[in-house]
Parts: sequence; C-alpha cells; structure tokens
Amino acid sequence: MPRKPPKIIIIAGATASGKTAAAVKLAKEIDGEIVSADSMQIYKGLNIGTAKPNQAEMRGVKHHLIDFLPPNAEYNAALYQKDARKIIENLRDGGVTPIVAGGTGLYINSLLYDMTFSQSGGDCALRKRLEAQYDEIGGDAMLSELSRLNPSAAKPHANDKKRVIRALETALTGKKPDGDEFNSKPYYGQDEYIFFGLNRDRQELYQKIDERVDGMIKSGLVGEIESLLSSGLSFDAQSMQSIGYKEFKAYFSGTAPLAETVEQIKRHTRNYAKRQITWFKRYNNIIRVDAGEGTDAYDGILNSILQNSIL
RNA sequence: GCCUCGAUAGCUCAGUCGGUAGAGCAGGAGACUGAAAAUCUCCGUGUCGGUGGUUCAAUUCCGCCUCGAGGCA
Repeated sequence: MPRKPPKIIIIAGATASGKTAAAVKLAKEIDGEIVSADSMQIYKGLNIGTAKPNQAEMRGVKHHLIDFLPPNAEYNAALYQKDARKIIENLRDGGVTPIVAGGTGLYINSLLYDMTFSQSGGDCALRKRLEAQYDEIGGDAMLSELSRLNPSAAKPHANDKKRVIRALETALTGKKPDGDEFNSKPYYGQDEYIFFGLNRDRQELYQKIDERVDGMIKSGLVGEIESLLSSGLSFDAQSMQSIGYKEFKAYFSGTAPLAETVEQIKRHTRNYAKRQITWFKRYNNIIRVDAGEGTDAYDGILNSILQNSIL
C-alpha cells in the first residue's frame, strides 16, 4: 500500500520577519527541502539586496527556485506556479516534506488556488500598443473599450494602468478566465498543507528592516550593483525593479547621495512589508506564529505541527 | 549691536487681499489572476512660535519677545 504523500508546509510573512531562519531550522529537523516563494531571490547575482540566504545560512538544506535565473531574465507568477508545483510533487513523491517559504503573496496564492492563467503569454507588441493607447486616451476610455469587448470582465481601477492593460490583453487574445470564481477553487485540499504566517510587532519589524538595510550597505551592496551594471545589466531589467536596486539608479547617475538612497530603500522596504501583511490577512486558514524579538518562530511552528500531528 | 527673511500636520513646504487652513512625503486601512520587492484605491484638527494691540472677528495687520538662517558692522 503506498503511503500518503507528506503535507506541504508553508511559511509566509513580511520581509525581515525571520522566515528563512525558521524554515531552515525546520527543514533540518524534519529532513525537508525548501521551495522558495520569492520573486527576486530567483535571480543570480542579486544576493545582498534580496537578502538571499548564503551557504552558511542554508546549512546544507536544499533550496529550490532560488538563485537559478540570469539577472536579465523575465519571470512571472504563471511560470512560478508551473515550476513550483512540479518540484513540490516530485518531493512529495519521494516522501520529502516541501517547505514553501517566502514573502511573494501572489506566488504562494498561485500554488494554493486554482489560479488559471490564460494561454497568452506576454505579448510585447500588443502590450506596447496598449500602453501607448492608455497614455493617449486615458484609463476610463480604456475601461469602456474593455466592457465593449467583454462586458462580464472584472474591471480594475482606471488609474491602475498595469491591470487595465492586462485586462485588455486577455480580452483581446480571447482565453479569459471565468471572472467571478477567482480564488474560490483550492488546488490542494485543506489536509494537504499547513499554512503559517509569521507575526511581528510593527515597530520592531520596521526597526529590523532599517538595521538590515544598513547591514546590506556594509556588506557591499553598492559593489554588487556596480558589478551587475558592468556586466551589462540595465536598470530597466525586471530584476532591477526590486527594492534595494532600483533606488540606485539616481545614485549612479549622480543625482542622489548615498545617504538619501539608503533612506529610500528603508522606506520602500517598510512600505512593502506593510503590503505583504495586508496580503496575508486574506487567508483565514493561516496559523499565526509570533516571531518577535526573543521568541523563536521555529518553536511556534514546531509546536503547532506536533499538536496537529501533521507528520 | 543693526538690518533682512523665516517660524503652519511627525518631516518639507503652500495658503489665508482679516471670517481658525492644505499638498507631497511619512504613517494607517485596503485592493490585487501571466511585471507582484510590481501596480493601484481610500484616510489630513494642527495651541498656524509666544505675548500684547487694532478689529465684531487675527494664524493673517501692528508692537514687543524667543528661536533659526543670511547680511552689515
């Protein structure tokens, strides 16, 4: 009789909440492997600014979907969904517990729910055309165009250029998802995974973020970016849109001093952390684990796992 | 010591030809279906530096004081 595949353990939380350490510790304990859910740590060469764990921090635990793409590559949620599910199923088939750890809410959501991405990939020419059109006629006009093409399509806010354009792309290329059933169909059953969210006092989290950014500068973030640039990477690359990198555009063009750049990175990271927290509030099956100063999130996770006799 | 210019939301500043004020940033709340570390929405009462005066009414005009920036000695 084949034994049941192991459950998936998910560890989510805002940046600097301590996900990495807790996930690695847990993986050591239960012989699991980590599947990263981070949209920026995927890139090679972006190490310091993305707070990618180094060899020492990984402690020999196998990490997937991290550090595997050249920094000029593009990636997205649809690819992640495909890649991550494949890895997760391989691990489970082999009897290994996958530990999904990361802060990119959309990526985690794409695993847990039956998000159907239409077949049409990024059509650059079409997108460029729509962008130009948006700039010319404005968001409201674009939205009326959308309802003409597909009256039942969900409408984004007119100012949300990115979404207005994406909605039109899907409408124009056919292949639109059902509209109102979004997010409702789980991909995995409730008994197939356990979902942890790391909680941390806001003030404390913000302070931690500030310290972390200072630490990145000390560890040579500026040099890392210099070498990325000298290898031919441009600030237009998707990877360079990440916090800790994009802010240096002004610095390297001589319009902003380092101190101002650092302050900006701290601010953007705090804003981002808040957005992450908002995203994870949507899940009512999440188990909140305290990750404050002096408490080990790992303990909370392990306790909960034992209590629920998950393994 | 004299002259000039400032003093308004946590920060940078706008404004009120006299009827007690508003932007950006910060902060908070939220959205999110192929860029998500992205993109977007909503939320602004604060002794308008202190004090006297003019006035029905002063944050706004006038005097003095305190602090700050600059200039002249």
